[in-house]
Amino acid sequence: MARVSLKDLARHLGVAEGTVSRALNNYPDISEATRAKVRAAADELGYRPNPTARRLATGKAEAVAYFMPTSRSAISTPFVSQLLQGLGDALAKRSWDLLVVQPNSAEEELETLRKLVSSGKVSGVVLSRPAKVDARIDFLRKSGFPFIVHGRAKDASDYAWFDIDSESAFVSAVDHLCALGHQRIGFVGAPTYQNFVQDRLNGYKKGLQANGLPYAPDLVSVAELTDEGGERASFDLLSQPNPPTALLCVNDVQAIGALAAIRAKGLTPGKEVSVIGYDGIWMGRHANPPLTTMAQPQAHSGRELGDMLLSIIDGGNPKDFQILRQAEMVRRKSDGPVWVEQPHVQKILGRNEHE
Amino acid sequence: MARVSLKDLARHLGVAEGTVSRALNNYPDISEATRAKVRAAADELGYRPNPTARRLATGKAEAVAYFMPTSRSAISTPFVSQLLQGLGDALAKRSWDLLVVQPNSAEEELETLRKLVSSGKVSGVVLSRPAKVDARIDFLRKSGFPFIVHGRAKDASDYAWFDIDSESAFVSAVDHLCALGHQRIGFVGAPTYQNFVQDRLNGYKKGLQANGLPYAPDLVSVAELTDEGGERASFDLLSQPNPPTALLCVNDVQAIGALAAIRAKGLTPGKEVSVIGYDGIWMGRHANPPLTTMAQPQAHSGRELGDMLLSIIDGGNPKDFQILRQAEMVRRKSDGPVWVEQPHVQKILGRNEHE
DNA sequence: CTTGTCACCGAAAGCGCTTTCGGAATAGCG
DNA sequence: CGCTATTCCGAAAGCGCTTTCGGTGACAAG
Repeated sequence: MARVSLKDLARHLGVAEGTVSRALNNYPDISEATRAKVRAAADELGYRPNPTARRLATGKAEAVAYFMPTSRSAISTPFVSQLLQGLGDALAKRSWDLLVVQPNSAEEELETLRKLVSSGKVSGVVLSRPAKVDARIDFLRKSGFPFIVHGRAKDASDYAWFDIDSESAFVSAVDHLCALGHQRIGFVGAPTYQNFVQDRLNGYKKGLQANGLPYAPDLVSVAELTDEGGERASFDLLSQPNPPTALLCVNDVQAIGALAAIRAKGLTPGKEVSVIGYDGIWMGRHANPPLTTMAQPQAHSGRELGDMLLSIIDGGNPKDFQILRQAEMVRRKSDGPVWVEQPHVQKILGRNEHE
Repeated sequence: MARVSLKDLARHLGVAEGTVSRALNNYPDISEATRAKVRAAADELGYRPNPTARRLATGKAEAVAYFMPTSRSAISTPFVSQLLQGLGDALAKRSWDLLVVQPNSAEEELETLRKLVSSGKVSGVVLSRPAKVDARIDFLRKSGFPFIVHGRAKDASDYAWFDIDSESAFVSAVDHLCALGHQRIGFVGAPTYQNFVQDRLNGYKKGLQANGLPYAPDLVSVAELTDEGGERASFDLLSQPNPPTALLCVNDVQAIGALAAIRAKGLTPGKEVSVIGYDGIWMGRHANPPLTTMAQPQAHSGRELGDMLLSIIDGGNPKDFQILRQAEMVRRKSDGPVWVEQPHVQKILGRNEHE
């Protein structure tokens, strides 16, 4: 079971170590004959190069890191698992390694990243959930170190990213609600240092404008990105003298909280008050009522992120790697025509479930 | 910004490289005076040893791997994120690295693991979701390579693991249902190659026995570990001539499917039919109705796994590291007294919500 | 003053690979 | 057949660290 080293292999073949190395690495100055011989012996003896030694000699890390988002929101982020899986797939093609690194705290975030970059342990980094202006991105951009972001910061012009166009998703959501007759649409959101929150808020505003509705600051409420947060924010909105008839939520988790708030108000979500979420989390369909949402396609985002990062490490221009995907509405039971007392009005505006 | 190497530092100090190295690594044969000098110079120049070179020289990987479970179930496993975070915390104390590796397919699982172990990239492995008899564990056990398992295989005597006692959790769940008057308790489960499924089924059986109830094979239904799976299995159970009055589900995801099945049958979950899940996933409280479940304490499982693995790598005996935690019932609205037509019976047996 | 004993450090040999450089053998050319 | 151009491989120098080994100087003991 003892590992066979390059030296062993060379001795076994009666050639120099360098020759074996070059043969295995497809150098042009090795004859086909010996290359074949070396290859044969290599997998006969089960030779596997020592990655550490290789890394030291070449100076290449053959690994990338996923930089964990600091969990400001208590919700454990289930998307991480999928993302890692995709990244792993992408890296597997070169048999590179995937490191997971996380800062001890939000304050040490930058320091951790700096250390990581200068450690030489990895040749690229992927970041998640950028802040509106994100120190990590600034640092990486300046340093010239290869990286890619899952999401976008406010200024996303000159680096690589993969994102879902949540802004236009929210525009469509507003359109949809307006088409159902809603005039007072609330936005339950979160602090906007996370850029995706800002994006969605922008979409909300644009949507209102496009439909000739005024933007009323008292219709947007801010809370944590949790179910309780969504519930609280929604409850506040609904407690106003002239409450909204529909709630657009920054994500599904909050939307599910919103449903609870509506019920707590003695109203029926999907009837008296519509709610639309964003994300397309699995649980949405089991909410009460099943949640209408803007679902983001994130099946292969990890894979795509990985491929892009590899291309950048290979020398590609980061600006050439910016992908924006569209979300898609999956309509369930939490939205409906604006509520009026006369029941016949409801028959005018249809509802359907497609999934 | 150029990295300063040990050589640079040595030259700067006018001493030999070896001296610097030993000083920094607290060798006893270095005087306090020069040790201090070296340390000072080191962090003045911002010296950070090159981990790759260090690994090569010492032969120690200073890293462990989390071996991803192959996703047989489509549900992305949200616990992975938490677990990685905990592992990362544990490793951070030594500033070791955390690798995530995944096999390309279930078939290549063993081969991937074998390669990982022999690559020298890591000095320990953590596994998740063992099968009843798990080839990965057998291999690792034989090889003597340090590892720890999140969960247990059937025979868990001679290796390290961290698990939740789901068997006794299911016993308690049965007890609970019996106390509510249920006599026909269904088990909605999954194929038992995953050992935790077997454990829970065992708990179910033991619970029945303890309560003097017969084990009826037609009351257990097997399906995938998804919501649809749970729904299908539950629907089948409820379609029997003499259907169960309560459903015990192997996990919360299936339980949520069970709720849907009950509603599809025109019945009210928590009233006509009780259901209890297992896991304590966050979404349970927003199910319709809120799900009663056996919640497992997994807050720091990653951390504990990491610490244990490190101890084993340090030479500890794996058998000394076996931790079994207890799950705890969190009662919500999906369970209740067995349904009978006379309403007064229900008042006898109480219900409450504590969370 | 000599010898032995430590405390301390320099020198050097790796760790297992890559990669440059130069030289021997062969081929191509007139 | 002599000379240059190729082809192919061996030798050796790293990569940046660790660790053993041996040696120097100081100091105590005799």
